[in-house]
Amino acid sequence: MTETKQDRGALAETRRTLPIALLRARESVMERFRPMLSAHDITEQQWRVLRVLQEAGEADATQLARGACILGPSLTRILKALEARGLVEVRRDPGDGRRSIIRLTGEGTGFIAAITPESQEIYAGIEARLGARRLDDLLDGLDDLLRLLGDT
Amino acid sequence: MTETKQDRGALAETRRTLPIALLRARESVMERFRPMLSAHDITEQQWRVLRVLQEAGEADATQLARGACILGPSLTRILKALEARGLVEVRRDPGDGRRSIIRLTGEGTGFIAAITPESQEIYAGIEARLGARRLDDLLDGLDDLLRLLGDT
DNA sequence: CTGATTTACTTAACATGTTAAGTGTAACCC
DNA sequence: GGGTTACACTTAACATGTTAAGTAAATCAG
Repeated sequence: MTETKQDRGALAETRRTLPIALLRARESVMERFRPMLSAHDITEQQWRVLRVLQEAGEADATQLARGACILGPSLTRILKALEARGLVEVRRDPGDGRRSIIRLTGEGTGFIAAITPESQEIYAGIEARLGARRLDDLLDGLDDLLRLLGDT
Repeated sequence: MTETKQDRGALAETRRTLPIALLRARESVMERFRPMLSAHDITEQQWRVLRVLQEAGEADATQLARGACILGPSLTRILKALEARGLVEVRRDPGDGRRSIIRLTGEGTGFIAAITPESQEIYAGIEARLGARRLDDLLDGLDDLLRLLGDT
């Protein structure tokens, strides 16, 4: 009988494993966003921070790190860069001196507004290739994964 | 009427966008592998390189970079580290002096063999939580994404 | 055969990922 | 209130991501 699955004792074919499949999928998506991001002289991670801030209104560093999927030390550096550029504003939480509260400046809000149309267009292009149904199913599958692996 | 989709002119909710959803999904998967990798004092990327080499037998740097989803400059550094550790062997292609040919040493093969059982166990744990069906569907969806976005 | 181009990889420079250790503030305990 | 513990970052150190420039070998044009 033909062995349709992997051999016992061997690892699965690399392209058919979650870590690599997720990485390659993400690469193929980001390829389409990178030209736009670099044209606006902003990194992928900085953009994520701005997007989360826009969505949250304001947030402390911990919330921001979770939302943008960035570790604390990276966030510290990113916020310095964004603050130096005048896109965000960082202040101490008056009620808890350990906490930083971050929010977009007016300039930051304008920056996002200027990029949003291009971003939407790129995303629409991806959706057009995949089809709305397939895209939704994929997002659902990723959501399930997160939920079932206990994304504490 | 209630607005179930996004507002026109606004970006989608961050957790419901491919770049962030893929990133978060991958993070939740890698969380489970990292303790094992760090216990063997190897990075995620180094492990990918070794796995691809095992699968390919031998490869030049370009093939290896593509297979492991690593950019050239990173690969140069990673190969230096793996070679210094005696896990891989790099030699010039006798037929084309520009090309490097990389393969596992005996020690490298042994190293992989030693880790494989743990890796399989972790992957089995993930599959158990997701269910084989859902995992397969997800991998198919990711594969479709890659194909439809033209992963040249 | 020679000069221009292409290919394969390497270096360099800066941003981020990742872990461990450090700093300052808040909460808890007695 | 003083000491301990927990929390929220921040620094430090090293590995990788990412782009641009550099180097050397192969290929191509004429």
